[in-house]
Amino acid sequence: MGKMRHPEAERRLDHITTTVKSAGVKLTHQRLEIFREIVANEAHPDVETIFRAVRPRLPTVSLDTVYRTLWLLHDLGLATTLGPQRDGMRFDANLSPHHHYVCVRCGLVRDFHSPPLNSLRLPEAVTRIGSVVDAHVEVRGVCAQCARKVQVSAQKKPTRRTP
Amino acid sequence: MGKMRHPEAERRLDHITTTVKSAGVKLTHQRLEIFREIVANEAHPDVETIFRAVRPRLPTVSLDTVYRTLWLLHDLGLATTLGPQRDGMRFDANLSPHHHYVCVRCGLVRDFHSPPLNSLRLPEAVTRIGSVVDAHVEVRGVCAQCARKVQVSAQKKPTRRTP
DNA sequence: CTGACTGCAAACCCTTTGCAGACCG
DNA sequence: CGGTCTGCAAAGGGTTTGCAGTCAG
Repeated sequence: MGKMRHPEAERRLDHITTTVKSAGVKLTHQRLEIFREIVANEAHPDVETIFRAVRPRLPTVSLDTVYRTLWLLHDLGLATTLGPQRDGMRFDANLSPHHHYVCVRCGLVRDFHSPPLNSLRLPEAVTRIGSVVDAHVEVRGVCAQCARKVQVSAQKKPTRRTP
Repeated sequence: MGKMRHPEAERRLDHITTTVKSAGVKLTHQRLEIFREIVANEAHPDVETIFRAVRPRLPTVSLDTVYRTLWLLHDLGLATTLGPQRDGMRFDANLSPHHHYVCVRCGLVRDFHSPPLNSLRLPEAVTRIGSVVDAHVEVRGVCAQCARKVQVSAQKKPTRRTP
């Protein structure tokens, strides 16, 4: 990993370094290696895995630097978090086919229905990854309630625990 | 909430109680109320929210009972967890349109591409929930590697932290 | 009645934060 | 050189577990 064999990954790395520098953020050795790792990986490994992957090249790197670097990317709009973010675990007891709307600000998840979306044609590549138990659409956006709040508070320091 | 006004919710509650009883699991007051709450809610509230919602009817219920009840539903195949499960937070630094395959056993997330899926027609109901920043397909299944392991180990006690 | 279940509290683990020294620009 | 960044360690918050009393069947 991190060898930059794929021109696609190299292009993404360029975009990241350019954006980071033009944001007036320092491009440290640690950050560069973490960037390399995350663009080289089509899976989206959890933080611990990224940490272990860069360790050989950054023997003294700490886990919190990995977290901080990933959130930095997030704050610059260069990365998103996967799944309903933070707060707590969520369960879905709705067994019938349905889809999810996820608010990226408050983590709200709402079901919506759409028969045409219930039978999506998946590319053959998917079956090579594994079996398919379910396929649904996940829409990300800002819910009406949060949109209202944004208008009011205009802007505030994003203190990490509330993207 | 929990008033069973919707016949749909009532039907789902019936299915849950039936399945739970036929599994030889005791149907306690606490469990029943938690079931009521989760089928009555089209959003998928986090555990804390469910806890607060049932508290008026179950003044002494504890948070861990809510957790245990939700995992019970999960183990009986009556509920799924939302998003890439447990382990750690995951970030996605891929800015181009793509979709996700999530392994329900190991939490692996892999990107896949499919131009037809990049421009899905969303129902009008979605825009009433909030703005749309992104819409992608999330496929859930068991990845090839986990499928191999399952064949080997046949079955083992699901100790919670490894669904 | 009896085994399963709940509530409590402590343990666990992932994530974040405060601070002093290190380093980029 | 100065302000930012890192590493360390400790705090923080969500989730799970062990145990003794309680309750459904």
